Amino acid sequence: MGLVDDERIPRHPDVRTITLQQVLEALVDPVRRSIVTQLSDARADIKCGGFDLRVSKSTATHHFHILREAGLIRQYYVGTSRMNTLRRDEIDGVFPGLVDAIVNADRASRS
Amino acid sequence: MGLVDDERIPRHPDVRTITLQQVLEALVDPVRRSIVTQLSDARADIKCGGFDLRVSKSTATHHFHILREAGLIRQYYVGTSRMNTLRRDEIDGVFPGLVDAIVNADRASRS
DNA sequence: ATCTAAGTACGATGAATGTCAAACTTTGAT
DNA sequence: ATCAAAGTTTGACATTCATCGTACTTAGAT
Repeated sequence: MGLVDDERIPRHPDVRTITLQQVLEALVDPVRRSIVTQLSDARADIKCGGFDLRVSKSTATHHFHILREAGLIRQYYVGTSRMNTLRRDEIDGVFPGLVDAIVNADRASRS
Repeated sequence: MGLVDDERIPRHPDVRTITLQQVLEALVDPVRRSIVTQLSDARADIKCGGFDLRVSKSTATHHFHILREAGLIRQYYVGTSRMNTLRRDEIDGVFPGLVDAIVNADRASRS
């Protein structure tokens, strides 16, 4: 019935523990940067399978894992789907303008 | 006599050929990020040996090479010393706010 | 009760990367 | 003419990383 599942929520790092090193390591990968950019462009949250990615499912899982550990995205289950949100405001509080600059540069690079 | 040597100038990429991917690959390394931050904080250009780095000379050379290839720094010789400048304005033109956000975040991360 | 869709977990693998030491080059000073 | 300082080059090495296929789990639909 499309209800949110609280049991299988993976661990998310507190905002205060987010490091620049991890954020950059996350965003240096084109696939992960694409995920963040697509999230930034979207109005609603996106499930893992809803992204335009050119990698296998297991590889995609790997990338989402790294993005979550870096503190860039928040994940929650809805049925069998895992939804993704960009933690933009939280990261902006720690590293002002960082995500914005990278996302903008990424968008520009793809055109 | 401390004159600038034009002969041994290494190749620098044109601004238009600078890619986000290369810039991020350059700045994801802590040593290279430290170089850029020190350059950003300094008033004058800095020679390779003038940075506070905790790596060997050959490793430092490697890092400067990558920063130059990425288009982040400009290098020129003065005697036996290789001077380094940050190509801030040029990169700002291509990726607005990117260097600033990363340098600011890096400074904050070190304190 | 089955079956399918959506992800995850687990190796395995091949490529890239940061590091250093040693030998070399070049410039400026003695 | 020698010597030292500043970087570079090369080669080696260990580590990390992105990728995939296969097997597995879980939830919802039939």
